Amino acid sequence: MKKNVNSIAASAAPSSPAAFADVAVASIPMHARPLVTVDVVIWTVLPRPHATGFELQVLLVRRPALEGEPFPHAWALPGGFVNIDQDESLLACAVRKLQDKTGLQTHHLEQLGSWGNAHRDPRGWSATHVYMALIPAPEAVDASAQWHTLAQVADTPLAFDHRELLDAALSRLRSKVEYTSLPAFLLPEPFTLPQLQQVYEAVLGRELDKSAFRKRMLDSDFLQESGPIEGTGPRKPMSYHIRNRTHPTIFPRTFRASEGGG
Amino acid sequence: MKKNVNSIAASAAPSSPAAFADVAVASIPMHARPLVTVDVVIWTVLPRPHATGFELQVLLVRRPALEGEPFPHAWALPGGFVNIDQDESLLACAVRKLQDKTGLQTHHLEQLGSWGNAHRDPRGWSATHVYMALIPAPEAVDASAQWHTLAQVADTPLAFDHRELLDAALSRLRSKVEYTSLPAFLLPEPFTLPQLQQVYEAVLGRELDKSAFRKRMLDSDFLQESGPIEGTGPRKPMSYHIRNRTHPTIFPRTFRASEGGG
DNA sequence: ATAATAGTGTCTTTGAGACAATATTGA
DNA sequence: TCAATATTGTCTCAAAGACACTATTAT
Repeated sequence: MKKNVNSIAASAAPSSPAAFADVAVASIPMHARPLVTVDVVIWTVLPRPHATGFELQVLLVRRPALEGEPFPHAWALPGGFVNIDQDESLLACAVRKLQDKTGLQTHHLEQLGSWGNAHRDPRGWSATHVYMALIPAPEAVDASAQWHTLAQVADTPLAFDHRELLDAALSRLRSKVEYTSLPAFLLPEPFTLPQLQQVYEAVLGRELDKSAFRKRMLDSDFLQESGPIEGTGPRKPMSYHIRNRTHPTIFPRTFRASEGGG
Repeated sequence: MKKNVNSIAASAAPSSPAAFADVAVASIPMHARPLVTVDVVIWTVLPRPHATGFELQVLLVRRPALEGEPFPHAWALPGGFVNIDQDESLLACAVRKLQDKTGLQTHHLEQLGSWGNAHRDPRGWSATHVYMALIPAPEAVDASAQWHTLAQVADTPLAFDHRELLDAALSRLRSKVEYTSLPAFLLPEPFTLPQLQQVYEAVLGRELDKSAFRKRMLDSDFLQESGPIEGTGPRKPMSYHIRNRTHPTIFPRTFRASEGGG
């Protein structure tokens, strides 16, 4: 006869003291619980130095070098343990970490997924909940944090499995950029269509056709005109605001649909 | 001065005994850890009784009615606590639960995301990692489990926040069905194109154009002919196998791209 | 032959890609 | 006027939608 999955725990041999919950309830597992953390992949774009266009950047923090801390001094994604006394939910925990590092509150934040196994943290079985944030570059970031380009991060060892988490975030970002207005969340408003196209190109790592790009953006009606603005050349471009910041717009096709790509 | 997020835990007031990890490490949080569970949304299709076509079904299990168990006797998604002695990873835990309930091992299983907050489980702060499986209807399922149609589940109270998890899974499933070959994983092989179209229609809840459907399926080349087979009418339809079961095929456009939909 | 299901062909539509042409404005 | 950027227009193409048409086979 099969056991009910919810009581398997109770039949396992206790491997550590049982009294680690505030309330003793029969159905709570007797064995040790995983470590639970939240990590946030924070993206922005910064102007490319000595050149035109933008460059995609990710925010990393230095791991502390204290006794017992794994990966001392290594670069890592901002994150840390869920504090069940302080954090009402996983999302609230991610919002708190974003706020801690960037001072920003109300920007695009979505969950990427969770990674959990016995080996990713030397301190024990650990599960992390990964969120991805898209923000306009803030004036300053926390002293422990620093923006990194993809080229820089490729040359940098990262703590834990954060390389894998970052790769997954980049993959998700690029995939969504093919058919949504997400990159608009990386720019301060108002912005121009040439700027927005440069952001798309920075994220995708390839150039886009100007005419097709403008048709897509304007036809989908997610932008609101905000008057001419100073551009990078003599002719003043139109500037735009995002009509609805709560959700990105979904376009009916991907770029380069004919070449396939997920 | 801002605290490092990874040591916030150490500065919080301990609310329960500290010695609940096998190894005492300075950087491990002193407060209680969340409960960690895995839930699996298992989808299949079954022939519609007294009618043509298929109906989408989700597998639910009865909650135990033991002392201290929340939501006694309610229907719930299959799942339970992660056992760090038994489960190497979250995915392995989901595979185990799928195997327990259906006897199936090697089918499409993807992570949906995680849900965690202070209130979803009366036993304490809890985070669940939700997976979604697509399987051909098995001969039999575990005695505690039962298939439910969407109509049935709409009339059924579900344990915890499982209604929300199920809604998210349905939403993800429908969204992916618009542009991938995922529904093929719901049928036993070999199957016919009319059958596959009926599955698409069952999941999407609307009819599709036969000609456009067949063009899409055959042009994308993810099916391999497997000889004529007995169909539901006098003319014998061609049957097909899936060329590559490891990944669904991604189509270049969604169905009804012009109507937008996410 | 007929009915019922399986499968194909043709025309239209939508929206992207290529790329040329036009518009604006400071120097 | 010229250079540099911004914006628009035209033609092509891929793939979906509508819907009519042909093919196969048990009765």
